[in-house]
Amino acid sequence: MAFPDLTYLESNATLPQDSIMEKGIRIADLFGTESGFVGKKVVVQGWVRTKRDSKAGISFIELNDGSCLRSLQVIAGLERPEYAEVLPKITTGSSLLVEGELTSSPGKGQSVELQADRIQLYGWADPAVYPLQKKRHSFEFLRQIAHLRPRTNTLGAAARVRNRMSFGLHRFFQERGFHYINTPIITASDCEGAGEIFRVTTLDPAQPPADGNPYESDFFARPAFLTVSGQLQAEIYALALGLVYTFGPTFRAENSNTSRHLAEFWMVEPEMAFYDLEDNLRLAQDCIKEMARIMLNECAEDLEFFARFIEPEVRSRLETVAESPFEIVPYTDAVDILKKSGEKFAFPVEWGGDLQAEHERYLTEKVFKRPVGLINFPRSLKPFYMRVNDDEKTVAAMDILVPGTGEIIGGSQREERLDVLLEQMKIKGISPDDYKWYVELREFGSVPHSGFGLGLERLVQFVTGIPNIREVIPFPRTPGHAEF
RNA sequence: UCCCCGGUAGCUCAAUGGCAGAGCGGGUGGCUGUUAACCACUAGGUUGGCGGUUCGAGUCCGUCCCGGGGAGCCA
Repeated sequence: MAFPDLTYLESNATLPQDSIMEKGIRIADLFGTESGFVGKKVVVQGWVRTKRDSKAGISFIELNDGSCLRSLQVIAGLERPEYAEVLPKITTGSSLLVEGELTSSPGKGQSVELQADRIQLYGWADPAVYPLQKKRHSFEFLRQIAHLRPRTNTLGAAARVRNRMSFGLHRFFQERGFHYINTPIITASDCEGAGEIFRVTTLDPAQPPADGNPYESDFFARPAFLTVSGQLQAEIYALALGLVYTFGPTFRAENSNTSRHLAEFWMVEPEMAFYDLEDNLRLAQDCIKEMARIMLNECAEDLEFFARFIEPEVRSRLETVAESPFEIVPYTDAVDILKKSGEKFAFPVEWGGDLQAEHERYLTEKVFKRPVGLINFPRSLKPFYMRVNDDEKTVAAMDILVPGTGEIIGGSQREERLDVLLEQMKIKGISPDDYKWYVELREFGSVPHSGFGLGLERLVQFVTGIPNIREVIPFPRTPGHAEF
């Protein structure tokens, strides 16, 4: 047994024969360099999507290993006596190793196929109870079998695209000199977002401390929560390393049941020293454009699938985003445009009020037909940390809206002036004592800085056209749902 | 949390208050370089739960549970 790349202790020098896995080639690599493998003997491993039997001569097995959307057609000649036992057990969902020669295919639908010399069944799947069929399932049904749904075309493609987007985001920021910072999951900052937050405690709710301050006996000796954003901590490192980003899970305990919200989601949050709102907008635009290009260029096969079966518009939207500059619209102008549009909205538009989802969609999908960066919102609508503009009525906030998905980015230039920050905290009813460290950043070497948050799941929804956010995260957490 | 729609076979869905159905999937047999394969036969049901109206309820009423869409919150 030779493992030139591994060193074992003497006692483990020989492993049992059956612990040695054969390493097959990924089906994506077979298709990626088709001509190079034709006529060669290869080993593949994967799961059976379908099998079509020809009692007269051969069986056709569609084998998928998840490396790409396409399955490999395996040809099993029935003349081999050893197949008599294994072929009947090859059912949809079962797992196989197949060895054979890759040949060009005489049939329609695929350029190459594998002539099986040897078939090894890893695990059988009982067709009477295996839930995935050779047909289209509803997303609602697939959510109930989240342990099997990545074996479907749509969910598998979504997982691959999510991976490319995650990697693409890291690459985008790393190429620009950003440092990846891990901000805490558990935090004691409880009022940064107005929304509901998850409590972190080791106390037993069935047996709370009898009296006194319950937190004294709790793990952190104070109230603690799951983070709703890494921004405030990212600012600390931006004011030391210049360009930083966080990329991690985020938690919101809102009782919101929509196709765009999760209780646990992933967010990338860049934070940049010496960036004003315009720099911030430029970076956000470059980032979204780069993600659109990655989808178009590096996920072509999965994109083709989404365009065909999920959302016909997805490709043209991506091309528009990749090519055209974003429309930057001050909030005040947006209100004017909406008021003069003559469009009948369910909610009236008034300066000082939040724009409704219908207003945002109208702007990005009807008026401008491309991504829109809304900036300079009324001060009263936005959190304390956003920088107050010279008019003292608005803050240097920005929301990026994209056609089809709506808000995908929220960000701002941060308030770096100590006196203005303290005034903002007072207006918003936030105690500087609870944010002593945040205030001190303005006392010691404060600089102008900016940042934004980009929701990974919203991004994946945007580039795939998948309508419900619960399909673009492997294990969705929503009110009443934490299975798997 | 609010508004709307829905819950019937493993899945996707039909069924004027009057016999519980189809397609797909499963099983059996047949046929074929097949590819959403095809043909025949066959098994498969507490119509989400509870209560009510009625001679009779999948259908009407009440209530609860679950799911979806929209809204709000936001990523």
